[in-house]
Amino acid sequence: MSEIASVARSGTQDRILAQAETLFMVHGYEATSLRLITNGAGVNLAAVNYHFGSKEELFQSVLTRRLDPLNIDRLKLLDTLEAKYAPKSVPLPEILSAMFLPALQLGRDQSRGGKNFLRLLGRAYVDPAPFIRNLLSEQYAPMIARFKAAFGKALPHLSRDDLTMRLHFVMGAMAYTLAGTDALKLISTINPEEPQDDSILLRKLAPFLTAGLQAPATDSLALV
Amino acid sequence: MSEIASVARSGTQDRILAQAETLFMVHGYEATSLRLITNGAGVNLAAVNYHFGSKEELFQSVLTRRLDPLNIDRLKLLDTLEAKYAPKSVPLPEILSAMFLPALQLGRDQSRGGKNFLRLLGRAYVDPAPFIRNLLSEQYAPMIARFKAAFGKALPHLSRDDLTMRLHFVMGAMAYTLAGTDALKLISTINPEEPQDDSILLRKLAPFLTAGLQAPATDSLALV
DNA sequence: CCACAATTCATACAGTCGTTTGATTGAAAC
DNA sequence: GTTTCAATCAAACGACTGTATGAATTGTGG
Repeated sequence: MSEIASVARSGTQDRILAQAETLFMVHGYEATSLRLITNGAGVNLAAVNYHFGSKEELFQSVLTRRLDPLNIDRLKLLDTLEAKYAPKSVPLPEILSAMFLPALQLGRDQSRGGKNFLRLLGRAYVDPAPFIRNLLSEQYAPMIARFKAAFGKALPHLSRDDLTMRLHFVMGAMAYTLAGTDALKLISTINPEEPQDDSILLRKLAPFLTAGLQAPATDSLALV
Repeated sequence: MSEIASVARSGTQDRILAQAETLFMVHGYEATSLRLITNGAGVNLAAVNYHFGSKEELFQSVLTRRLDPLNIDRLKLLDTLEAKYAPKSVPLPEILSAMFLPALQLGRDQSRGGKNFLRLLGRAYVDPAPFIRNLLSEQYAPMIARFKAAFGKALPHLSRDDLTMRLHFVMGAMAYTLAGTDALKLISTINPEEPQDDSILLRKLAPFLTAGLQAPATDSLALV
């Protein structure tokens, strides 16, 4: 009770979360100091430890407040699809859409974090800090397991190991796409003054991944 | 002259480079302190600034001493392939092999950095630090441009923008594969006590990317 | 053997880090 | 109107950061 009331009473926690989300996204976890966050949010330095306990717990709050609803949306969509096609397997593009569409919607909805959070998520996914890796595996594990089962059903010709690896590639391409708008400049000749709509990237990613997942399981570099 | 002599005379620089390579890989750039490096290398703290100038320049040295030869190997291989197939385009799997085979060889050659360096490279590729991004784009730009041209020739049905995006996905899947052996545990049921040969991952990646690159250019999620 | 230059060393610098403390504020609760 | 407690505040904590300094040491060319 007191918790809900206190959140409603004061905007301090939300201001911290918003500022932390942006700064963690831009500079990464290690390079973002609490003073940078609290100054930007216009709150006292001690507010972070008072409201969240520690910097790590703040990061966890930043991540889970967006990620939990996102993964719930994904699983709901997958539930619907599996009910629709049962007992047959859900077609591959539709499984992928269950992963991407909720992320796309979140990316367009500033009130749920928008592009900022998507980029933060992509970077968190490759951050070396152990507590971030543990955090993500706890957050992602149930969703991944469900999707892995669905992918496996749609791709029966793949061995268990091949399926695991290909999902790894899928997650990688996705995380990298989410994380690196600036990395795109590396291979792009597109005018950087006219920034790409991030949703285009995600929409273009689906056909790429669909084809990759459906590839024959041969080991084309066995010659090495 | 004095530079070459000094490198040969003392193992200090090499000990620093080796230790820095490992620690940057494990903890990332920001979370790795110079004291951690110098203690692990058994050298004095001031040795880093004396030999390399600064922490950033040390990181640059760690990266380029491996990356420069790697990219040279890749471009040599591409040269050979283009000469072999000219004036026709090099087949897609062979272009990919020109990117992967040198990395695979490096990953197996401990004297050139081995798996440690591949993981470091993958993580550097998604590090938010601006100087690392600049460093990589300078190091990668010429190679990427050459490969982009080769890919474009092999995939004439793709628009310039589609090609750019798909290369972005290729780089992402590759960087992520290189960086995250531990991330694999997230979706893997493979016994972690018996670690995968990293080269398997890279070999499995090629068919996946080949199929993805060859996918039709339709926008399968236009319904959103 | 000596002189010179390269390297290593212990130590200190000026900051920044995440976290803690104890006082002060403000607004409900009785 | 007083009690009560959550919230905010300035200030400081000890530990750690990258870097700089000047002396001590080392190895080498004359």
